[in-house]
Amino acid sequence: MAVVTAGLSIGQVAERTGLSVHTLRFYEQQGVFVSPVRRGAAGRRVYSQDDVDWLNVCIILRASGMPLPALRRYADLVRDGEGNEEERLALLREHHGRVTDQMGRLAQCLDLITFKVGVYEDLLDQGRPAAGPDLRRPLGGGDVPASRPGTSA
Amino acid sequence: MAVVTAGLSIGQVAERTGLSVHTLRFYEQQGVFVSPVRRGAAGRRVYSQDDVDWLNVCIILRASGMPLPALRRYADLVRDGEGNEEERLALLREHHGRVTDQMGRLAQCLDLITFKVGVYEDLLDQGRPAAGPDLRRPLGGGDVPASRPGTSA
DNA sequence: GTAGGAGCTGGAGTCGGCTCTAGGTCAACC
DNA sequence: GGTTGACCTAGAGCCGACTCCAGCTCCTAC
Repeated sequence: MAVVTAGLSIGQVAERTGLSVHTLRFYEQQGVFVSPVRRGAAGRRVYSQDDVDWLNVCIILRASGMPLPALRRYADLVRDGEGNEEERLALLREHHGRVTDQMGRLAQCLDLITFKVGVYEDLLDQGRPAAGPDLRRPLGGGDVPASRPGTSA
Repeated sequence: MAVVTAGLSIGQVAERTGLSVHTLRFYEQQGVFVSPVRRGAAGRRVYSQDDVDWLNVCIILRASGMPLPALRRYADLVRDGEGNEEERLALLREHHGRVTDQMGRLAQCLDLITFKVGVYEDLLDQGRPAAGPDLRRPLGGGDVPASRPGTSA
């Protein structure tokens, strides 16, 4: 743990973050880094462990749906240093709320999917039993190829 | 409940699904509907309640991250009628797994975000106490503007 | 001294999923 | 009979987030 790595190449950072070198350059260009990435010989990027730590935070935030502009905003605040902690907190709380909402929505979706899986399992287990009435709930059912009641005929 | 709606215009369907008319036409073009959308006078689309029901399923599946091609595949299977229930089940199970995974990932992300929110709350509550040591965990911390240990100097 | 590999830049391309535009039909109302 | 409003088609455009390309510079090793 906590290997003292003093100066990582873009390739090394790509390897240990799972991001591509393209993405690393792209993120830099998008202002996602807290401090400008240092340059070494021949203008090559030199990353610190702090950069990697920050990237790992970014990866989590991205994975939870935070858009790059918000990430940049957060990086801006951190870069500006002390005094804007309320704003950072607000940003994080807002994101927290969005993620919570998203999880709620996903849980609902999962309910339907689970239900449908159950319907098909029953249907296959028991050589299709009640493949009509019971299945025609608002969102639950074994998906019939559309009976087309059409013009009330 | 269960209003007997025999023939809905695209505008009505848009209204009651929350999808835009653009999206409805787009979905049709993408083969997302189980049966071809009927046409009425002057070639206008006429939707049935079944179509709306199906769209509501689609909305759930999309909201849980199912890509349009998968949705089309599912619609294809339903359209083909009986005999491919195993395949539909497989598709649903696969999606179920992906959604579950996604929820797990989101929960992890939420842990970090919750932790960070807590850190900032403490920091603001108590006029920044231990703003250094305790915060420097792999992914947990109050985000310092990078101390740049750099070349081990 | 040259081949290979990693890195650099600016800019173009891709992909998924919409979203909009242009130009037109049609029915209803004033 | 002119306007409005909802609808039609084909196709272009947009957005976010990468991803790739061309053409270049280095360094290292043979």
